[in-house]
Amino acid sequence: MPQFTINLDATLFCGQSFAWSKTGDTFHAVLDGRSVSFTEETFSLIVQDDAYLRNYFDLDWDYPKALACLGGKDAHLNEAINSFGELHILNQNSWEVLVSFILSQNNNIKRIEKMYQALSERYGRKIGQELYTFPTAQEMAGATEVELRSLGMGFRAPYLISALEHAHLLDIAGNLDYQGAKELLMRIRGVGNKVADCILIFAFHHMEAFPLDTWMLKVMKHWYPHKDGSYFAPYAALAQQYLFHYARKEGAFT
DNA sequence: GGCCAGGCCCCAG
DNA sequence: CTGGGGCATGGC
Repeated sequence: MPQFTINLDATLFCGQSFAWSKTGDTFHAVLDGRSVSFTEETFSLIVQDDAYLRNYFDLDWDYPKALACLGGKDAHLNEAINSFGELHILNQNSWEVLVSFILSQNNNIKRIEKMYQALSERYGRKIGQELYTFPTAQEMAGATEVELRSLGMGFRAPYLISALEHAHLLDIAGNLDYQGAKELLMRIRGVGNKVADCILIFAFHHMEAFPLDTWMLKVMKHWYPHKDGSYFAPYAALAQQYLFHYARKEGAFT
């Protein structure tokens, strides 16, 4: 059986997905309606003959090649890569990513996870004790702004309504290049430059995306003055995720 | 208890 | 095009 070198802790808890939890040494999530759980030891067995999971975990992309390129650029990237090993970019359900990163704006990760769970319990399907699927756009179709506000979505409620009205754009965006897809996604209210870039990475694997949140603005200011995402080409998205996670975990700039 | 959070919209200059 | 206020809510 092939052994994979993916760092599961870094990959699942670096802020690209809000679906995962870990109890003891068991990772767990509900992915596209299906409960998935494993440990470090059982991961290889679980994904071995599962095309969906192999794609979800991005197991066939050439990480060693990309990391050799990025690691040779400078000390900050080199340290982040040495610290995390292979942090993979997940290939997630695009509707889930769209909703998740609408929720993310002016918010903190703990509360994003709670809001994600609130949507699952209200609009998703119950598939076990305390276990719910994340709702599809079809399942959320009847939601109203008042209802979403009562669930604690706050000022993001009307953005979620707009996302529901434009959910069909995701199918089109999936077949476009980076720029074309970005322009399409930004027609949704509440999807600006940064949220669009997150969707383009975490749902559509566009490596030229380079989202600048509050943490990455600090990273660029202190570590990469006078540089921008093009410095990390053609792996800007991957570099961004390493630096974002590294800066947060190390408590840099605080 | 005030500041901040994986921002965006809107409006003024 | 750029800058700054407002926005819901809760974590810390």
